[in-house]
Amino acid sequence: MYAVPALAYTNSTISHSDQLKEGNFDVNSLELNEVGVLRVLTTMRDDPYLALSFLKRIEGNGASLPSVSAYAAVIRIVCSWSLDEKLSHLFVGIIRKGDEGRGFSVVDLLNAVGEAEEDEKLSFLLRSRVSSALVKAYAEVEMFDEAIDLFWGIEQLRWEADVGTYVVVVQALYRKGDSEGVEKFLGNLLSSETRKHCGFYMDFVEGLCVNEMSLVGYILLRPLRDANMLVDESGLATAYRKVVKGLCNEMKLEEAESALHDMEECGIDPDVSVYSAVIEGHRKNMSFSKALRFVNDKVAQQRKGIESPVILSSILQCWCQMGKFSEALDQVIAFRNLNITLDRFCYNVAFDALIKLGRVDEAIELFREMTCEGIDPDVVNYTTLIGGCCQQGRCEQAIDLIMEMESKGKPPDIVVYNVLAGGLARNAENAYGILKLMEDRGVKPTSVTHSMVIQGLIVAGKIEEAEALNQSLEEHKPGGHVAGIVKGYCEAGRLDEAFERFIRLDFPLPKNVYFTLFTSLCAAKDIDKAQKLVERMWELGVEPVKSMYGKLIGAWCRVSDVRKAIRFLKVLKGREIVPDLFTYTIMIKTCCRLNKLKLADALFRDMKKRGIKPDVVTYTVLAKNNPEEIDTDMKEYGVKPDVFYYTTVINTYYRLNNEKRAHATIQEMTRGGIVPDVATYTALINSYYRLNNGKKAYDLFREMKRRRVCPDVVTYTVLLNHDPKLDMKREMRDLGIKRDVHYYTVMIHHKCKTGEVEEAERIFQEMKESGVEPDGVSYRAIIAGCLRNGYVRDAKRLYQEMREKGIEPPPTEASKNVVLLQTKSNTETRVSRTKIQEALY
DNA sequence: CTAGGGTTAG
Repeated sequence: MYAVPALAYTNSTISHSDQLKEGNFDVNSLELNEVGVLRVLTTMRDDPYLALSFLKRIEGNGASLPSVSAYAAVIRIVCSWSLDEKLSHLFVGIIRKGDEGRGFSVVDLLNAVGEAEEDEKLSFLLRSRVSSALVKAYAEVEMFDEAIDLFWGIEQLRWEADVGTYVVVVQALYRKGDSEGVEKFLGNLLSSETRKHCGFYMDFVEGLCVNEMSLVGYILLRPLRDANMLVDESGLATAYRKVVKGLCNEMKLEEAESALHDMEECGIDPDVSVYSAVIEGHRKNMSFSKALRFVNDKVAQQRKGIESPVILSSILQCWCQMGKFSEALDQVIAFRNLNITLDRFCYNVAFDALIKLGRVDEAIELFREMTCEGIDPDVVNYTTLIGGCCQQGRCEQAIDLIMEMESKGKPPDIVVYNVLAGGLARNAENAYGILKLMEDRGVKPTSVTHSMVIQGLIVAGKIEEAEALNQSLEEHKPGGHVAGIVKGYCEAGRLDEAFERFIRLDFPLPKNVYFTLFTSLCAAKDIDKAQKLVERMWELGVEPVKSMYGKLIGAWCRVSDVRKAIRFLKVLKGREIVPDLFTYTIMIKTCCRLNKLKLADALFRDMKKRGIKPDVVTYTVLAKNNPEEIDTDMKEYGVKPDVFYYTTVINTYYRLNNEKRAHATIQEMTRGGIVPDVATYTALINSYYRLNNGKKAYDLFREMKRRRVCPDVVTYTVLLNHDPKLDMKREMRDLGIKRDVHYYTVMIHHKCKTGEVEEAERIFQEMKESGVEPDGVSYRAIIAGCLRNGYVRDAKRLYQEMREKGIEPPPTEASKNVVLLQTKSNTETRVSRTKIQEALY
C-alpha cells in the first residue's frame, strides 16, 4: 500500500495538475495499491511531467517502492512524448538504485516496457528509444561496459538507436582506452548490412568532434569518402572542416594538418575558418614558427583565403608574441604594399608593436591612417593606444585621446578609464582627476580601478600615497587593495617588500596576486620565499595553482638544490599531492646531471608506482645513463621513440665508445621512419671527429645540407672546434646564424692554444659588444689563456670582472687538478703557484 | 600563467 503525500507539483500548465488539485484524485488521503498506482498513471498519459513527479513522490515515500510496472508505465509516457533527456535522466536514477534498491533488474524493466505494446511497429520504436536512453544513462554514470554490451544487444536485435547513442558508445570505448573496440564499432557502422543514410553520418562526425573525439571522426572520413556515403562534395567538405577544426580545438595539430592535407588532395577548398583554426592552434601552443611556416606553405601554394584579415592578425600576433615587433611591422608594410585590406584587429596588433618599440608617434600616425582608410576605430583601439602612451610616459597624449573619444561621441568605457587612471598613477601624474572625471561622466570607479591606481602609485614609488588610498578604501572593503600594493612592488622589482606585505596578511588575496609574486620570486632565485608563499597559501586555505608545485621544484632543480626539491616533494606527499610528469622529469634530469643515479632511479620507480606514466621525454633523460636498460623498459611501456630520444641514445653509445650499438640505433631509427635533424647530424659529425675520421665528419656535413637539413650554430661550433682551418664565416652569415657563447668560447680557446692571446682577448671583447653574455666557461678559457701566456694582469682583471658579475666557472675534472698550475709561468711577472690559484679560484 | 627532453665550448 502506498501512502502518497501531497504532490509538490509546480511547473506544469497541463490540465491534469488542475484536475489533481481540484480533487478528482485526492492523493493526500488516498492509499494506493499497485493497481491504484497504475490506474492513476494511466490517467496521466498526456502529462509526462506529472507522471514523473508522481513517481518521485512514491519513491520518496520510502514505505514501499514503486513496482516494475509503475516504472514501465512512466517510461512509456515519457517516451511517447519524445522526452529523450528526461528518459535518460530517469534511467540514471534507476541505475543508481542498484538491483537490490529497486527490487527488479533492468532487463525486467525493459521487458515490462516492451511487452505492453502490442502494435509491432510501435513496439519496435518504443524499444529502440528506451534502449538508446538506457545506453546513454549507463555512459553517464560511467558504467561503460554495460553501455557497450547493451548497445551490441540493440544492434543484434536490429533496433534503431539515434546518433547520440552511437556517439556515447564510441565515447565509452574511447574512454576505456579500448581502441580495438572503437575499430570494431566503426567497422560495424560502415558495413553494408547496417549502412545508414548520409545525414546520420554527418551528425555522427559532428557529434564526435564536439565530444573531443575528432580523431575518430578523422579515421572515419576516409572510408566514408571512399564509399561515397556523404552524398556530395559539399557534405564531405563540411565533414572535413568540422574534423580539422575539432582536431585544432583538441590541440592535435599534427593530425589537423594531415586531415587538411587530405582534404586538399580531394580537391576540397578549406575555408578561412579552417586555416585560422590551425594557425591559432599553433599559436596557443606557443609554436609560433610552426604557425608562420604553415602560412608560408599555404601562400606558396597560392591557397585562397590565406590573405584574409583574420589570418593576418594571427600572423602579426605570432611575431609579437615572439618579441619580434619589427618583423610584425615589416609584415604590416608588406601587406599594405600588396594592397591587402587590414581590419581593425590587424591594426591593433600593429599599434601594440609600435608602442612596444617605443614608437608612440608612429602608432598614432598609423591610427590616423587607419581612420582615413575608412575603418572606424573602436574602444579597443583607443584602449591600446591610451595604454601604450601611458606605458611610454606620454600622459598628455593619453589624455588627448580620451578627450577625442568623447568629442567623437564614443564614450570611454570603464576599461579605458581604468587603463588611463592606472597609467597616470604609475607616471606619478595625478590620477584622481580621472576618478573625478569618471564620476562626472557617470562611470563609477570599481575596485579594479582602485587596485590599478594603487599599483601604479607603488610603481611610481609613492608608497605612502598608495597606503593612504588603500586605508581610505578599507573602510568599505576590509583588506581593500593590498593586492594592488603587492603587485605594484612586484612590478617595481621590490620583491622583499612585496613578500613582507603579503606574509603579514591573515586573509587570502586573489589567486593572480600569489601567482605574480610567486613567479617573480622564482625568477629572482629567491626560492625559499617562493616556497614560503606556497605554504602560506595552504595555511590560508587557498589552493595553489597545480603548476606552482612543479615550478617550485623546477626552481630548486635549476639551482641544483636537489635536497630541498626532495624535501618539498615529501611535503607534497604528506598532503597527498601527486607530482605530475613534468615535475618528475625535471627532478630525474637534475639527479642525472648531478650524477645522483640511484636517486634518479628511485624517483623513476616512484613515479611509476604512483601511476604517472613516463613519456618519451622522461626516457630521453634517463637514456644518458644506461641506454640499453632504458630502451627495453620504454618499449615494454609502449612509448614510441622520437628524434630527440634517438639522438641522445646514439650520442651516448658513441660517448661510451660502443660504435656497434650506435650504428644499430641509427638503423633502427631509419627503419622506424624517423628522419635525423640538425641535432642528430651534429652529434654524428662530432662523434666522427672524435674518432679521428674528419673526412667522414665533413661528408656528413655535406650530406645534411644536401638533404635540406640546415646547420645551426652548434653544428658550426663542432666544425670549428675540430677543424679551425675551415672558414665558415660567410656561410654562417648567409644563413643568418648568430654566434653564441659556445661558439665564441671555441674561438677563444683556439686562439689561446696557438698563443694568439691578444686576438683571443679581442674576440672576448667582440662577444660582449655583440650582446652575448660570457659565462663561466668562457671566462675560464680566456683567463687560462692569459695566464698560460703570461698575461697575468689581464687574467686578474678578467677574474675580478667575473666575480663581480657573480659568475663562477662550473667544476670540471681539469679544475680539480688545476692543470693550469702545472704549466710554466710567465715572462711579464713571476708569480707563485699560490697567487695563480688565488687569481683563479 | 605559457614549467620537462637531444647536439657544442672547459
